[in-house]
Amino acid sequence: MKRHTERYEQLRGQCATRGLRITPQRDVLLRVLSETHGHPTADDLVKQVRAVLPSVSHATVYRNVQELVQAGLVGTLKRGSGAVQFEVNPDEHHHFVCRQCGRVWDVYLEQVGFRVSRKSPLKGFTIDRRELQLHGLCDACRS
Amino acid sequence: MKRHTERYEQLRGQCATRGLRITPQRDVLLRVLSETHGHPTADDLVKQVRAVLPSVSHATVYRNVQELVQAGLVGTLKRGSGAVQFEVNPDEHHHFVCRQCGRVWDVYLEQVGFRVSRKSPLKGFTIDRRELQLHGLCDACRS
DNA sequence: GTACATGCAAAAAATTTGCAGAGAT
DNA sequence: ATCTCTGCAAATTTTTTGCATGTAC
Repeated sequence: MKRHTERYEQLRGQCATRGLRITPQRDVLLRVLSETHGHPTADDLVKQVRAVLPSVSHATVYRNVQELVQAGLVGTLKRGSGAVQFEVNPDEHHHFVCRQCGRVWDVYLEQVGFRVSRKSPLKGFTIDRRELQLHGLCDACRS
Repeated sequence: MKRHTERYEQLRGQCATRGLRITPQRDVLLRVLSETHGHPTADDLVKQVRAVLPSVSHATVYRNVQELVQAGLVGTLKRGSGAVQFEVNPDEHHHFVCRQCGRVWDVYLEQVGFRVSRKSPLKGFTIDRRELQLHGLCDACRS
């Protein structure tokens, strides 16, 4: 089975579990998300959904993505300025952000480790995810 | 000399170096930035500057902070939703983000290490900063 | 049938821009 | 004198909300 089909089934299943109805609009959104690579903005998603269902409204997409984010099925990224971008890659990964063009790449890192210094106020906190952001210049911006 | 006074001098010096004039508005903004802990939004900064100079406009603060960001004197922070927040802490540090309340804490980590997997497309990229974001629940949200 | 979802339109929030006049160097 | 900076107001962009209608379950 194709990668994105699995992902689509997974998203659909999670929606069902959470009592979210599978409407045509939501279904198309799930398909789009499962087939998307990269970090689309809400508006990107609206456009992609409209390619299939031209009548969908912004509000619907915004509301639906928001629910998926709250359900933890999709993540959010924020670039320095502009619109929120969504993280649709379900694999564990990290990010490289170009300080020039602002584009974001998914990067796969191993052995991410650290030690908390005594200065840090994390008493009573639970850490369930760690994400490393690398900042620098991408190859296009270097040349 | 107090910590924030040093920081203020540093910001002021960097502005001078970059040919940015020290106007009353910019001066107050630099003072506010040097005395601020945490991660203010542009609007927070407008309010703080207005406490001293009630007539400053949004545009002025937005434009000035933008310049400071471009100059690398202030950083931006990406939170899930809402306004962009600024990073005014000049020390090397990392962040903890509460997935419930969304608040951000500065954390000090040591020995942050990683190894790039062969999957990652970083050929020709320069990495000049690495920031680890820890995600989880803060103590207030856990109880 | 009943809750939840959608579209529309309008509002709210966040940020950017044009321009004339003021002010720093 | 010059060239930057500011305030104002309006425009843009991004996101949210209220409400009547529609529809998945």
